[in-house]
Amino acid sequence: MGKPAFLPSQHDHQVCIRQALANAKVVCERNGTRLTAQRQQVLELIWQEHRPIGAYDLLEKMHELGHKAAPPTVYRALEFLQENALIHRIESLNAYTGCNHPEHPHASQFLVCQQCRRVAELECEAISEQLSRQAEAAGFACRQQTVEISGLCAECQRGEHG
Amino acid sequence: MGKPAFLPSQHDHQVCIRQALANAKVVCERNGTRLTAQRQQVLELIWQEHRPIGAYDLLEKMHELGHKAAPPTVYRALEFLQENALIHRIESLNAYTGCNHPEHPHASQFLVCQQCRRVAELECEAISEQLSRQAEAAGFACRQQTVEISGLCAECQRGEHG
DNA sequence: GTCAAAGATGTTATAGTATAACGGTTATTT
DNA sequence: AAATAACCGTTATACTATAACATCTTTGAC
Ligand SMILES: [Zn+2]
Ligand SMILES: [Zn+2]
Ligand SMILES: [Zn+2]
Ligand SMILES: [Zn+2]
Repeated sequence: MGKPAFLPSQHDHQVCIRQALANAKVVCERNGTRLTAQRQQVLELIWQEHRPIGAYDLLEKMHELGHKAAPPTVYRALEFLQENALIHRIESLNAYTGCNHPEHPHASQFLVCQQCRRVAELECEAISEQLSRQAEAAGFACRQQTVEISGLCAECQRGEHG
Repeated sequence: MGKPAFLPSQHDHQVCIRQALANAKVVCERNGTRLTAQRQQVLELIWQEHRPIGAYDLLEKMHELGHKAAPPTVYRALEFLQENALIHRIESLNAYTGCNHPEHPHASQFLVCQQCRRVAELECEAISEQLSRQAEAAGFACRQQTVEISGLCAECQRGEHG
C-alpha cells in the first residue's frame, strides 16, 4: 500500500518540498539542463501547496519576494519545468502543479477537488494503457494523455473544508 | 461494428450536420430549453467541420455572415449548448466541438489529431468506469471527467494531410 | 388583451492567460 | 579571448473569457 493520493491536510509538507527540490536537481543533472535560481524559485513556489497555481499568481508571489518579473519570465520557467517533467499543467484550470515522480516518464491522471482545489496525481498504468489501446483500436497514434477528474476529495466530502 | 471514431475525410458531412441539428431540436424540446436562431447558428458553425473551433473564430464567422456579434454573445450560446450537452469543450485547445450523442448523458474521451486538428469522440464505458473506480479507491467522488488524447489520426499517419 | 416575471440579447468595458520580438547578459566551448 | 549558445529583461500585443448594465422578447397568469 503506497501513499494515499491526497496526503492528509496536516502532513509535513516541508518534506514534500525538500524531496521535490532534490528530485529536480537530480533530473536536471541527468538531462544536462540548468536549474537556475529563477527556475528553482518558480518550482519552489509551485510546491508551496498541493494546489495548482496559475502563472499570474506565481508572478505575484515573485513580486512579493522582491523579484520584479514580467510574464515571459514565469512562462519561460514553466516551459523549462514542463520540458524537464518537473511540473504538470492542469488544462481544466490553466494552472500548474508539481510532478510527484519526475524521475521517470509516465502518464498521469489528476484528481482535482472542486472544493479545496487540491490536486492528486495518480499514475495508473492500467488506465493509461487502456486509453492507448482504445486509441489504437481507432487507428490513432497516442502521443500525450490529458486525464483530469473533477470532484470532491475525501476530506471535503466529510465537510472538513467548509 | 459501429462507426469509426474518425469518419473518413470524404464522408457526406451534410448528413452529420443535419443529424446534429435534428438531435439538438429534440434535446432542447425535452429539456424545455429554447434553441433560438442565434444558438442554432453557433451550433451549425461548430458543426461545419469535425474540428474544434475557438470562440473568437466563431465570432469571426458570424461577422462574415453579417451577424455583428460581440464576445458575450458567442460565449452565452456556447454556455447554453454545453448545458444542453450539445457541444463539448476541448480543454487542451480552448475550443469547442459538437457532441455526437447528445441525447443521453455520457463521459467522453477525445482523440485530438495534432496534424489535421480533427477530433473524434469516444464513449468508452470501460474507461470512464475504470477512472471512476480508481478515483473512488482514493476516496474521491468523481463529478466530471476530462480525457483528451493528443496524437496522430490514421490518415495523418499515412501522410494524407501533409 | 394586459401585465408581470423570466429569459434572451445588445453593448461597453475589463479581467485573465499567453506569446512575439528584440536586445542584453551570462555561461560554456573552442 | 573569441565564438557560441543558453538565459534573462523589457515592451508590446495576442488570445480567451467574463462583469455589469441596459434593452428587448417570450411566456404565463390574470
Ligand atoms: Zn505535501
Ligand atoms: Zn477537497
Ligand atoms: Zn461529418
Ligand atoms: Zn489527422
